[in-house]
Amino acid sequence: MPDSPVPLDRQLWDLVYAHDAAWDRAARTAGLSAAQACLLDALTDGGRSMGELAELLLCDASNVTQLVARLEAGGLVARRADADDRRVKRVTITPAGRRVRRAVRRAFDFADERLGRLTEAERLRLSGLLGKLLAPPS
Amino acid sequence: MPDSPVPLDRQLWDLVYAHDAAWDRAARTAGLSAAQACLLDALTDGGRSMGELAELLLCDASNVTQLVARLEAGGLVARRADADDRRVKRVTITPAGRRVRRAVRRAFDFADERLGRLTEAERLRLSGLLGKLLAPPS
DNA sequence: TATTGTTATACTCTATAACTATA
DNA sequence: TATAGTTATAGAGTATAACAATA
Repeated sequence: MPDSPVPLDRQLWDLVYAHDAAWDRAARTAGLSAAQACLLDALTDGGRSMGELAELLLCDASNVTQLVARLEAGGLVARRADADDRRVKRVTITPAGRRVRRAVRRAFDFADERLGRLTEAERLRLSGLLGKLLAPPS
Repeated sequence: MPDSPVPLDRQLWDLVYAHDAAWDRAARTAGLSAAQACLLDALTDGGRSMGELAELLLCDASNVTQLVARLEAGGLVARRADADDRRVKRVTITPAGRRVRRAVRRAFDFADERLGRLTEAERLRLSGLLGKLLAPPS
């Protein structure tokens, strides 16, 4: 007899958990929390303001202050006042921060290891289906 | 010109976030944290021991003690010593807990609202693809 | 006055270590 | 002795409200 099929929403839960857990593990192997790794991952070459980071990370600005403070204490990011608008602080990644970020991204093998199992055609199909799931509610 | 395609792993991140955020919102509308809602969601009619809950929720037993304490303070669960092995505590859901749990599940509209957009054929395809992604690493 | 960011504070989640009660 | 659970404690993530500096 066939195995009872796993309901689709249960599969989605499992996917969410697997993806999340892979990121958490990757962050921890580099000595970061998942949230700190997200912040580091969100930095661009020009740096980002605290407000931009709050928006990207979908959290309060006061939270960003704390996350940045911890990363700064570890020497992974630097904070300096913007030249044009001195209210704005720009957060930039340090050379040490780049090394750690590379390590996190390399350790986050979900995309490589799991997505690598799909053929190109399957990827396209998955992409189309995810697009429908992610479309904003009508 | 076509929109530049969204990378598949970015789509996955978005899905993870959307799914997670939907659960978080559902829990909060019922006055619970996401973790508390997960615990409530994991309870069965016969109740579960603290240890079982720790295993299901993938966290330490001391954490379960705190989560249960908060839910118990709100009258949503009850804790009683097991008759056979008095070291074991069985956590059961109260009538009020059932009402709250129903509210959370109803508010968690992800499955209904997002998955409802797919045709049966698309669901089957998605299920197959998720199965490949979720298969344990070879 | 409005905006950017910080500080003070509080709550929750989470884990570790030491402890109690029971087996 | 071993197991189930609790307590004490600590660190991190998160938010709200009050505040400082700058525009």
